[in-house]
Amino acid sequence: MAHDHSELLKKIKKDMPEDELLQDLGDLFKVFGDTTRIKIMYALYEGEMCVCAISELLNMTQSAISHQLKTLKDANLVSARRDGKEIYYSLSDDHVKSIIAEGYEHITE
Amino acid sequence: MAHDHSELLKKIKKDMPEDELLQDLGDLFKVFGDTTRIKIMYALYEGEMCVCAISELLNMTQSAISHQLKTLKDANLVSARRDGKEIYYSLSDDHVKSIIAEGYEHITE
DNA sequence: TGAACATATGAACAACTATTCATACGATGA
DNA sequence: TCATCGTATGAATAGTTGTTCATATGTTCA
Repeated sequence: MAHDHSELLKKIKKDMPEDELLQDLGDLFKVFGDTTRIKIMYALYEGEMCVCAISELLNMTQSAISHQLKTLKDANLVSARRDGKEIYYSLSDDHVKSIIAEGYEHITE
Repeated sequence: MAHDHSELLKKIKKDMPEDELLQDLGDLFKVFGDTTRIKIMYALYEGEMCVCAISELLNMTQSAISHQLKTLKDANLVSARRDGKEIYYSLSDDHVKSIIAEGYEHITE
């Protein structure tokens, strides 16, 4: 071991959230950590879109988009609504926008 | 191709940030997308810490911590200051806290 | 009911990532 | 100057992840 930190560590450990929460936090940000998913979320800023339109917009396979939408849905970031053959996705709540906005701020300065 | 979306797509494309920025955004969130790094950032909430203390706190190799600190530093999320043999790391700015706070809110509700 | 369309999904593969190990670098004090 | 301590770093490896391909599910309309 190295020099003594016990005092400091005791204090910090007390204020740290539980491991499970920290894990969930990491998992959440992992979802934001992909350009395709970021683009999908940005595309939904204006309102709902069907899978078909998203894949055309991003010039990507329908399958690839579907897989990513599932990831986003599992993280409660987007919701789905069926209308006939099509399924429309939209942002689940405003958290998506605020999280992206905070990231945006860090980058552009 | 599928049914027609040209009108919608034209509008959305106009409002979408450039690809490079979206890439940078994804890269930034990727840094937050790891539990070890989240823990390190949380540990620095109270103030600066040396590498030694962080690795003791997280019960991880000094090498592992150093690698992650480099990742955080490259993303301008932490800064380093040398004092003798030790190097003290601290959060670069308040963005770290606000980004984590937004993620926290999404999870806990 | 069957054909066509929109979407979902499982398996497979290539690309990426976090940790470990070994070692190098830089500072201190004897 | 040399031994020691704190930290950084490159290479290797195991685990993870995004896309593709093939195919399945569900809906509409004739």
